[in-house]
Parts: sequence; C-alpha cells; structure tokens
Amino acid sequence: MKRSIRLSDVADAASVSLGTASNAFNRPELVRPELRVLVEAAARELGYSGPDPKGRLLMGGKANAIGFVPALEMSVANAFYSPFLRQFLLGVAEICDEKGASLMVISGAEDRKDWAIRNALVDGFILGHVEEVGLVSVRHRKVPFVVMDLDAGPDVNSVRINGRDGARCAAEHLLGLGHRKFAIMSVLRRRGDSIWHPPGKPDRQLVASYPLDHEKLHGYGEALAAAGISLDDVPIVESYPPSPWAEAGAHMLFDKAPEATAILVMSDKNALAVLDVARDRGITVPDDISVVGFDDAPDAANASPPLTTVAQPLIEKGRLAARMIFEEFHSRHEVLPVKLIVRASTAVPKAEE
Amino acid sequence: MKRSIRLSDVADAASVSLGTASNAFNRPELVRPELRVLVEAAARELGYSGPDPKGRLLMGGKANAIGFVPALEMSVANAFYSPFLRQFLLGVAEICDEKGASLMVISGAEDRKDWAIRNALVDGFILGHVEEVGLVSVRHRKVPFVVMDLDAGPDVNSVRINGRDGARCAAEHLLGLGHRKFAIMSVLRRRGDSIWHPPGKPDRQLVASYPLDHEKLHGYGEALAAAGISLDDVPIVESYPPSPWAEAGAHMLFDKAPEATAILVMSDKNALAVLDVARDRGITVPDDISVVGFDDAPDAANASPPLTTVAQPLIEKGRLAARMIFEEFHSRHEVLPVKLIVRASTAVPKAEE
DNA sequence: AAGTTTGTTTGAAGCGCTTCAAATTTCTGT
DNA sequence: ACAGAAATTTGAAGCGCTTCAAACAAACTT
Repeated sequence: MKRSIRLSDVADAASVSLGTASNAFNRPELVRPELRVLVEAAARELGYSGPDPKGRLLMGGKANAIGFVPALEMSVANAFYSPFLRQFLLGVAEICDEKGASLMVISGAEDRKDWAIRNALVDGFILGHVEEVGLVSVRHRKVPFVVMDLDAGPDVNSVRINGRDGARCAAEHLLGLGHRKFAIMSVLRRRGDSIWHPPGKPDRQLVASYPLDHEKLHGYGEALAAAGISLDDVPIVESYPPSPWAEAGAHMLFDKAPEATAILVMSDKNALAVLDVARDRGITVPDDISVVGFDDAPDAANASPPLTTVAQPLIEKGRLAARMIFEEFHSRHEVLPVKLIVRASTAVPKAEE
Repeated sequence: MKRSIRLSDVADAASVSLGTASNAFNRPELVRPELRVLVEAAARELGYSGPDPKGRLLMGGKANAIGFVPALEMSVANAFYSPFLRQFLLGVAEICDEKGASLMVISGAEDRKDWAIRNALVDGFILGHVEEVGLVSVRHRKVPFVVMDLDAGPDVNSVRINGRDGARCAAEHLLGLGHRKFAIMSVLRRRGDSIWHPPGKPDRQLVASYPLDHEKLHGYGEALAAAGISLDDVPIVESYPPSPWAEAGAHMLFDKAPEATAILVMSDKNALAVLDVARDRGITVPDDISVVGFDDAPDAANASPPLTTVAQPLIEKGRLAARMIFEEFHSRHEVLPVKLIVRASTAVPKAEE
C-alpha cells in the first residue's frame, strides 16, 4: 500500500467533484441518491472507508474528546490504580458518556508532560493537581480547561473542595471528644522520606504538599486556636502516601510525638497506614489514640477500626469539572462541601493516669 | 480573538520563511541561534505558543495515543467502574506510560460507537469484547489493533485467555470433590431478564453471551463428559451481571434446579450474587452447595465465603495487548493461561439423606 | 582564485478534508 | 414552452503545519 486512498481518489473514480464526494459521506441528504450510490460504489471499489478524521480535524473540527492530566508526579496507570482518581474520573466519564465524548488520560513523565499537553488531540483539559508548569502549557492550547483543588486566579475555572472547612470539622470533632494533644500528618507530594516538623517553631511551612493541604492546615489551626491551642505547638509529619513511606511516617509520629492522643491525617491512604502501624505497635485505636482521615476512600469504611474521615464528593467533583469543559464556562469557581463521617477510629481520650 | 495566530504569522513577523519558523520550533539545531531567538521573540510578541498539533497531525504525524473501545454495551464510565476493566486497563496504562503515549477511552453508545471509532484520533485500538460491527469500523482505520478474548481470524491480532482450560479445571475440581449434579450460570451480554435453558435439550445455544463463554461451556462439557455426564443434562441460566439481574438469575437457579449441588458460574460478578442469594435463602455455601466463579475479581477473595474461582492474568493481558499495538505485531495470537484458585466456596457435596 | 564543502534558509508542494459562493441542472406553474 | 424558483454540483480556497529539493552563503581546499 504505497499511498493510502483519499477522498479525492474516490471523487475521481466516481467522476464527481471533491465537494460532492465529501457531501456523500457527511451530508448525504444534499446529494442525489444515484450519485451517492455511485460514490459509495467507487469507495468500495477502491477500498476507501470514509473520510480520515485527521483531515476533518484541521478544518475547524473537534477532536470529540477531553483530556485528563494527572498530577505532575503521576502517570496514566494512576488513573486506574488510585481509588481517589478512579472515583473522580468516574464522574468525569459519566458526563463524557452523556456528551458522547471520549476521555483521554494524558501520559507523560514529569519532563514530557508539557509536551504531551501541547500535543494532545483534545478539545479541553481537566488538570489534576497540577503545578504551574502544567498550567502554562495548557493555557497555550487555547481550549477550555479546569483545574482541580487549586485557586489559579480568577480567570481560571476551578473545582475545589472546602478543605479548610473539612479540616476544621475534623479537629472540632476531636476537640469535642476532649482531645488536647494533637499531631498532624500531611501529604508529601513526591517520593521521599517523611519530613518531621517539630512543634514550637512558629510559621513552619510544609515542604512539598498540595495547595489544598495548606488549606487544611489552616482549618486545623482555626479549630485548635478556638480551643486555645496554637498550631505551632502541634508536631507535623509529611509523608508520601504509598507504602512503605506512609508507614515510616506513622512510626515517626509515634516515636517523636508519643504524647499525642489524636492524629489528624490529611489523606485516608496515610491514615490507613497509621492504623496499621498502630496495630503493629500494640497501640489500640481508638482507645489509646484517635485517628481521623480525609477523603473517605473506598476502603476507609472497611478498615479496622472503620476510619472516621472527611468525605469529599469525588464523583460530583468529576461531573462538575467535565461539565465546565463541555459547557464552556468562564471564570467559574465551584467549591464543594465536605462532610465529616464519624466511624470508629475516634473516641474520648484515655483518662490520664 | 478573530482568527488564531499561526505559524505563518510568526514567520512573517520575524521575516523568515515558514520553513525556518517551523524548524525553529521543531528542530532548533537546524537554525542559526540568532534567527531562532528572533522567531521566539516574534512568537512571544504575537502570543503564539508553539505549533498546533492539528496541523502537525495531517503531515503524517502520530496522535501519540491509543484507544480502548469498550464492549458494545459499555461506556466510558465502565472503564473506571468495572473492576474487570480497571485491572485490564491498568496493564494497558503501564505500557502507555512506558511508551509515553496517552490512553483514550472511546465513548459511544451502541449506535455511535461506529462513528466514534472512525473518528477517534489515535494510533491504534484495543477492542474490548467487540462484536462484528466494531471490527468492521476499526479495520477501516488502517491502524494496528488487537481484539480481546475473541478469535477474529488469523490476520487479526488477539489476546485471549484459555477459557476452555479454566472451565475444565473448575468442573474437574468439583467432580473431584464428588459432585455430580451441576448447574451453570452464564453471562447475558445485555440488560434483560435471565434466560433459562432447561436440561435435556441437546445442542442448546447461549442466547447473548460472549464468545469466550461459549469456550467456557465447552470446557465444562469436556470435564463433565469425562465423568460420564452430558452437558445437555445440565441446566443453564444466562444472567446479566449487574444487580438486580444476577440475583434474579440466582433465584431462578435455586428455584428451577434445586437438585444441583454445585454451580459453575462464568463470572465472579454473577457468582457473588449467587452467594448473596444463597445466604438470603438460608442455603449454606459450601455445605449445601458449592459455587465456583471465573475471573478472580478483586472482591472474590473477601466474599463470604471466599470464592473459589478461576483467575485470569488481567494486568498481563492489558500489557500484552498494549504491546501488540506499540510494537506493531502482525497476526499475533496470544493465549494466556488461567489458574484455579480454590477458596472456601467449594466443598464435598452434602451426603444424600 | 576557482572549486569544494558545509551550514542555512527559502519556496513550494503537499497532508486529506470541509466549505461556500457561483454555476448548472431540474422542477414549477402557467 | 418559458421565466423563475429550487435542488444539485462544482471549483477553488483554505485549515496549520512539515518536508524537501534547490538556492544561497560562508568557510575550506589546493
């Protein structure tokens, strides 16, 4: 097959003009039936099977697909592996089905993500937890896009959850139970050893966390402040959630902050690791220590003990993001509410002995 | 923005030829540094940010993505919802990551699937459990593709599991335990009431099942035949796996074939429903009846009782399929082995009373 | 200084298709 | 049978970019 057959070949073979051949395929009602038959016959004869989408695309066509860009440190596989992303993408997929559009998970290791975004054949983007670099590339594409859990300026569509609120509720719940000694576990964004932030230093900064986690930190801080506790006096550990890093972080927590009676964790993945490590060390949850997570991951409810956590409407988040693309919203900012789900990993603190 | 800026505008502004401008972006080493800077300046000036992939594509470019086409009756959401597809796609995604390609889940309700395939901007296709119609469209695209669990002729790449083998093992396992009274539950492909195939009629045909399920049926038949039991004498029910259809099928089974001591189920989703219904009806598995599934879905191991099933290497299947696309295999047919996983849903039959 | 090389830039020819104004044919009504 | 309306068809102009042979320049040779 030296050169593939194209529409003009078919047109010639059927002795009609290129325009008519095109219509025969795309707007058959405009061409006389007998001619249409002629064109179809010629096409069959030549082994031609409908216009190549590549050509159509150029002439102002849509790709009929939207792209999802995973966070910088993630890959395509994460979309099918991470329960978090899966739920979110389920929501996105629902809307895609509704609109008849395909969903493309954009590949690309960190250094190629930029290239991938610039070259993806899609009509719009949903950006996972991007950092600046992704934003720059996607802006260049001049297609609608929306970012998740990030305020990237007033002109950038975004869908976020109210992390601050959720965190506040979580902390208030524990305070209400009587806890006064806390420790916080945040999410380290990239693979690496857990980072320890000892209490007592004012204005500590998280090292490599998602912007949303900074919000959560404020939320915790607010609630604690209202109870007269300064965030500065609470130890914080940042841990990369995959095993074994999360476990290492949990150990760090138990080792360096043995006095804490309650742990505020910013992700269920980390929280579940805390539960595991606690069990290994013979620490009973919630009798010895309370743990509250964030996200309400699918397995949080089945953990032992079932995890108290802050649920976020992942599917709804996905739906909303997708709608923003398809309906070409502008400067739209949605902040979704979260909800504290009390399960069995929290209880009143053990009486001082 | 009346008309978006294009490469030729930049070329003009920088007073260089279109070709040079193109090179400045794509093969900078070919153009003198000072000129390159000039072009870049002009681009920045005009707000132009790199060649539009649409243009590039036409000139023999790759889309840098492969497409996955879900079974006719499925949608994009299934890719993130069904544990089966998710595992499979995880394997596909791994290879995509390796190759730096994106993964597109092709949308399309039944009547638009054809259109979607013909217009998807991808370099190759992986076809879920397609029926003929998908095959026809994808063939037209003249790009590499591979079909799953289907022998679509010697010239069509395929990745399959050895369903016959798996089914045979499952049946042999039950025969080995001493079972002689069987019932079979197959997978109805489309939404609809369960279909009952009473025993005794020779040459019964499944109504709307996957080709793979026909293979499985043969496998069951082989094993039974070796034990002197004719497949014709085994009742069969076909059920659509989602709730509540599977449950209805299970009820049908218990109602119409109460004598069976063992149920051979062709999918874990259906098998889990059988387990549920049995519990509801006060039938104890495996004491009263044995159940064996197929696929080893993620929750099969956590069912109560844990389900005996035939595991298939889903991830590996995905990897293999993806590799076939990227490495442009021709006429390659891989048949992957399956493995019986004995758990607690099977036991020796209850002694006759 | 004429003849080679080597390094750059240009111009034009596509890639495969859609669109639309203008030209042509067919149909209506009388 | 004929003007005017309606239905079809045509031809040409792009869509935005890449490629490649040819043209040109500057740097070497002998």
